[in-house]
Amino acid sequence: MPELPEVETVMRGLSPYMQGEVIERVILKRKDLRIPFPKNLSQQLQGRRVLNLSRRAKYILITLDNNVVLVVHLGMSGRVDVVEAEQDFQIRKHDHFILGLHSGVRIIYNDPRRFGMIFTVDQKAIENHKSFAMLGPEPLGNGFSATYLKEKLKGKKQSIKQAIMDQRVVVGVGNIYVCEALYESGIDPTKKAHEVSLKKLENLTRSIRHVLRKAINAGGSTLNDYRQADGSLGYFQHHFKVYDQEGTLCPKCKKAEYKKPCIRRLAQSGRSTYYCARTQK
DNA sequence: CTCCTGTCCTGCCGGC
DNA sequence: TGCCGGCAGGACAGGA
Repeated sequence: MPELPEVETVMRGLSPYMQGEVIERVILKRKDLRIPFPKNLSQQLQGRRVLNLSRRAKYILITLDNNVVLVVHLGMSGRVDVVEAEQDFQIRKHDHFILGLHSGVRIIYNDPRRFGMIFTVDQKAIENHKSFAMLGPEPLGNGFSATYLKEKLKGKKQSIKQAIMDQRVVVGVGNIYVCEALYESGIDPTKKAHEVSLKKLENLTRSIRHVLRKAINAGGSTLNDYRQADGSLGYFQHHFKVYDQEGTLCPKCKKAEYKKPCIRRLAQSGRSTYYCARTQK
């Protein structure tokens, strides 16, 4: 589920609970998620103070006072719950990893499908770690532009949709937001990446930034509402213009007073693509 | 190299 | 009601 906006929202939500706190207890309910937990994970974390939280691509980075970075990836179904000191707490199904903080707060990683990852990396070596070395630029950062994309996509015969989801091209954009950004910028998702004009790539980069920023803003407010209910971070419902809207009328066509449902679904490399058959060329 | 397919795992939803 | 197939937002290995 989580793409950049969800990961960013979870990271921001965790920050006030974790920053400056000492990790007193580490509970591992199994020995792996998608990959094994590091053998000495508990020893690396126990007694350490959290310096800060940040995000790179879809990874949450928790930097500790021993030069270790705890890396958390939510995979498809990962979520993080915060249980306050005075709240009841019992381990539920699919709770795999729990941090007990000095404040009494518990941080709980829950992941039914276990496609997520939790590992540690030396802070100084993080750029060389295999999960990070090949990553493209952050879409909301300075390294991401139409000219960058044009160069990067040169000679790429795969579809523009698949190219944008490739984390080596640009990070953080998954199946949902690529559909939304291609829709907003009016680009056919099946178009070959190298055939998309610079002009269209300008629109696309703008749309990618726009849909991600909008989702982050929505996540922030939804998160507050949701947290009051049960302390969950990471699962919140956005409204999408085309994603999961097969057979309905998209906002552009609605505005143009077209009546015929325009949103279609197709499979690209086994993933669903939603798009407007009338406006995306 | 690039590109595509299959795979990890559980839950849920729709159809029969 | 129960069973079954298909599908799910990520990342990576392996093969063509």
